[in-house]
Amino acid sequence: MASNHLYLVDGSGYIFRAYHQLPPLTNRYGLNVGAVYGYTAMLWKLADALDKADGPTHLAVVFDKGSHTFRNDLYDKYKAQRPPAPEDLVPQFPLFRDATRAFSLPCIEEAGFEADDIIATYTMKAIAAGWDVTIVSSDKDLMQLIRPGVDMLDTMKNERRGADYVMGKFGVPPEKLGDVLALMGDSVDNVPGVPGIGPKTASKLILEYGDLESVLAAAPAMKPSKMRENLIANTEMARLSRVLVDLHREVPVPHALDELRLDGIPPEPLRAFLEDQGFKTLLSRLAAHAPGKDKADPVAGAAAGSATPAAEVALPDFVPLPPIDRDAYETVTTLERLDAWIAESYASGIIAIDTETDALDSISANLAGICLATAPGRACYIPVGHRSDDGMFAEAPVQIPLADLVARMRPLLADAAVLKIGHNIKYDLNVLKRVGLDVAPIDDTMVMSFDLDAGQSLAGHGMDEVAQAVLDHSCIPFKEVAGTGKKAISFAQVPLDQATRYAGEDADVTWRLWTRFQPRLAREAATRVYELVDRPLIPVVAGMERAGIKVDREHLSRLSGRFAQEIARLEEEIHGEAGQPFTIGSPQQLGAILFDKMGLKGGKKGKSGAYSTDVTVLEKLKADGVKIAGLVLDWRQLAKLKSTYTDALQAQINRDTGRVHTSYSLTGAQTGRLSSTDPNLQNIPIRSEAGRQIRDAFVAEPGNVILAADYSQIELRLAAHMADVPALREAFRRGEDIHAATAQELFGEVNRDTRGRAKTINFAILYGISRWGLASRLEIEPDEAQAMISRYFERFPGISAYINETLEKARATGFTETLFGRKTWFPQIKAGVQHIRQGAERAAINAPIQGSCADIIKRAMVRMTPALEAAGLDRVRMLLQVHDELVFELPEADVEAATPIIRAVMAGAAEPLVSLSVPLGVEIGTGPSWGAAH
DNA sequence: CGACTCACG
DNA sequence: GACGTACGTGAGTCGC
Repeated sequence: MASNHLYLVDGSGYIFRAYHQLPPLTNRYGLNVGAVYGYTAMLWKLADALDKADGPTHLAVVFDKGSHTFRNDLYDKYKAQRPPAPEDLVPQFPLFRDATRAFSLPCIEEAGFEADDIIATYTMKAIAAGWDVTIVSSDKDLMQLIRPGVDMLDTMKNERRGADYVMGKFGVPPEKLGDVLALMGDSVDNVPGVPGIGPKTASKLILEYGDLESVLAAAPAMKPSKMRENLIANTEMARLSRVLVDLHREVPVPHALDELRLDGIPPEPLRAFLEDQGFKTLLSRLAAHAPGKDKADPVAGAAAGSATPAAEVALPDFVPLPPIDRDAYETVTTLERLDAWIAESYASGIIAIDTETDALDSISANLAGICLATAPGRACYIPVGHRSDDGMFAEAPVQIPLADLVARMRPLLADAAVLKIGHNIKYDLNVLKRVGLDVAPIDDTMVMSFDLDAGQSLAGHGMDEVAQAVLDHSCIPFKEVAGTGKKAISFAQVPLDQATRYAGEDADVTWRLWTRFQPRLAREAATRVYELVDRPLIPVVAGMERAGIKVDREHLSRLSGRFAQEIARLEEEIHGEAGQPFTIGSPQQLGAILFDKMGLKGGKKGKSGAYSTDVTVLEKLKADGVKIAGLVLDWRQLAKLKSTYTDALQAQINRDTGRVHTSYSLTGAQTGRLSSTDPNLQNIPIRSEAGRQIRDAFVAEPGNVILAADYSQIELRLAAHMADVPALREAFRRGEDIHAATAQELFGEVNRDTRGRAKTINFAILYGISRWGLASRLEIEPDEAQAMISRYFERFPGISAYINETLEKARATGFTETLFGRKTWFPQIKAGVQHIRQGAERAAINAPIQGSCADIIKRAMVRMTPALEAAGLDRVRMLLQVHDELVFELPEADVEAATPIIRAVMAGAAEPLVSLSVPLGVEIGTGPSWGAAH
């Protein structure tokens, strides 16, 4: 049987060629249709090749749809300088689709993707099926796809092109073409490339060093030249270009390969179309014989008049998925079956992976088993660490030895051609790293969900919730397999059949989620933030979690003891003032003592009807000379520090590493910030002296120091940039004290009082101000506060414009965006209840600023280790992130060399995607402890 | 498990 | 006309 041969026609390429080659021609509606005629003639010519030996058995015509694709998200200047389509071509666009359908050929387009990506996707599918492919185009980007079984056809020059053609034209084989294109750039598409490097130099460099990354790595060692300088200065641009020229090979295409089968071209509806457009020459040719047939086809002819047009390509949002069947998953306990699954994984090229462990934190958990899914519905569970059911007497189940599993999985997990998808894969990365396995490349459906839907009705982005929302599927609750409360067992004790059902479902669901999220990223313009910010961050944060930070237990213990003494003393004094003992930590009891028993003024608050006893209330009482209020404040501070920090932190020190390993969530904060748990290392005290001492417990190993690098005033700087406030911008450029500058602008003089007020107002602006909020902070009347706000807006008109535009956009679209395109949704922005709506408005004003800040520090984190390593500083470890601060541990001897690099990476983190009109200031300090580094 | 309080940016 | 007000987090304690 002759093998199948798929022809993929670059319809957009055809259109432009047709336009430039044919004279104007008008149809009976007065519409210029010269290009349509040319296009139709070209299709005819192609169809005439149908019966040839190497002609198509299957064919599709592929178009670009819209001008915005995921590449614009990656680089906003992509194709930006391309002139708009000629005026007389635009009205012809719909007719090209009509013409294609007239030939009864499927025409395919997909929002968010270019025709090239769809062609690449079908090409890969056809190769996998063992088909031959011919790409009908002369586009150089598509030449990357050429390989045995895949060639290109230039119908204008009537020339078939294979690997030799690419070698001849670019000097490299097709698989290296992407690297060459990335270096040389493309002025038509505005792919930046590296200045001064054209096709010749690019191919020479790639031939010499092998690939782009190797060229970039070798650049510093090249002999001094303009080229070397350009390579070093444009490393990021080159990497970005590499991504831009790469073809997306996993577009969710609407038709299976088989649906593209070609069975001759029926005369209808082609005849009707030609007639309608008045293409008489072609009509007369049709009368002689239909294209693609030497003579008229009697069967096709018989169907004339009743032929249905080619499948209308209404693109389904969903590739249909088989139902979930938990009984279909396999338990793998032999090396033969393991090898079979590994082979299947390579063949698939995309696998979902999920590790099961005996604990919740990825740093101390032991591996119980690994689950792989190679396709929706196709999953296996490989137990390695399961114990007996009772954990003691019964025999442990037969399992593959861990060492064998690790050895066989290592090449697969590290293979660049196999994508590993996880839901919160950071966890799996850490668990697997601890048994010696590196995993790359990765995708994370939890992060994808977050980048698409942050702020939407979902409370979180955990697997169970996302599966419910996206797949309408209820996952087995973990409790159901592991039990709950005292009777809970670890996953390592779960019987294998149950474990397989549970783990298999997780990996299966992950694969399915990926099929839903992957196309949405491009369509919904989330590619930029996912690919350039969050996805590359995952392994970086995983590394920080594994690194942990050393904590001096004795120091904490001493503090605990000191706090305990002071707390006991205060307790006695408070009870004495109250005239009776009571639980000071109970707001209820404290309220009763203060306001009922002692009869102090301070009213009720809150819907619970309980007295409020928070700091603001107690501070007021204290100011009125109420002694007990001040004592309770002191007690509260110490009790908080002791229980939350000095006591709890000691318990968090890992016995193996002697360090504290937090867990960061990439999806916890709606604005895009990270959050930190178990323990939270983003709220370690610093503001009070007693609290500050706790930071001194975070120390460096002997011979090392802690280095803390802070962005100074980054949110205000971004506000000045985003709202375009010249006065603030200039003040930052001149390096002035920004709150003092604001005070000068608002009050005409700078002193302690006006600077303090200005600082409060500056923050109020970032948070979405209200006159009442500002009034209570400044302890003035709302009218006065309103006057100050008005003055602020008057002086900085960009701010009020920014607020209005942000709110209008949020109301119109439902979301706000950061400088890097991160979306946060605000479903409550149109709420009928005023205070709910206003709350959403304030959050919407803040989100772009807070979120842009988060994007910037994330980009700094992604680049930090490579930048340090490039300078030979591989002993510098990045340990913590606290929103605008990065904490490192490094040998004392490296401080001098590392400091300027850390500063440069942080200050330049927005570039080249975003150029800020305000400089980013970075303050760096070092010392034996975190406290001393500030 | 929710309310309250408070630690951080 | 009253309400209750700054944005984003996580954790410990109390008390139902």
